Amino acid sequence: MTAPAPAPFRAVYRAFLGAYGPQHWWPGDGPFAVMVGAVLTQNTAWVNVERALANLARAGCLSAEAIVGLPAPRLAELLRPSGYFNVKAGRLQELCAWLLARGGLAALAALATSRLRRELLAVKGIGPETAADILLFAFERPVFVIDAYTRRVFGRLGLVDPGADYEDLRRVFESALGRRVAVMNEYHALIVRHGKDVCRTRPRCGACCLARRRPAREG
DNA sequence: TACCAGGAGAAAA
DNA sequence: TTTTCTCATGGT
Repeated sequence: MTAPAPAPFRAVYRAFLGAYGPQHWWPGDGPFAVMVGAVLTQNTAWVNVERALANLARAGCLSAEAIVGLPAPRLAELLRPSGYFNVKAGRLQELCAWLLARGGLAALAALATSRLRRELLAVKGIGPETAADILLFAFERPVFVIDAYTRRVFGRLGLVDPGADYEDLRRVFESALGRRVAVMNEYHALIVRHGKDVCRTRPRCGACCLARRRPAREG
């Protein structure tokens, strides 16, 4: 896939930031809580993830050691509000077991991004989007997160093929935005915000009206 | 009542 | 290799 011009991607970013302001995703939660949240938010509304995170915190189980040490049914019970609780209990324990086996967060932070990404993807339950979430928001690596909103919004804008391979889409955004972690962080959050506020409630919103110079016509 | 949410893996075709 | 199914709670 040839790299498109970066200007439209930057224009959309400016438009969304102007419309919605900074989204403050995962501010100051710490890398471990971000990793846990990245698993719990799989196909789940964030408000429900927060309930499960609060359960873990109340139970004193917001650490890799505690999560690995919990019986799976007990962990699942704490995760219940986030949905898919049996599945996520297993995934969380896999992730935490890997984290401990690799020597903890500091050891992982010393790895090159490509290596860290490969290892994350080898953990059962960590797919490309969750790995990207963890790399960007927990380890502050310049890895763009592609999700369903990204495909929908930028597909409507005609900037990408919404059915394109995940890696191809990721490279398109990364080449357009440069290696700026703060921009990638904010951009992903803004895309989600726009997708929720506009594209979902107004399926024919005019191909993401905020990003267009002129309103798109219906049809 | 039906649909959606900050996906991923297994099974089936 | 690609598509479909399953996992599940909570809000709208």
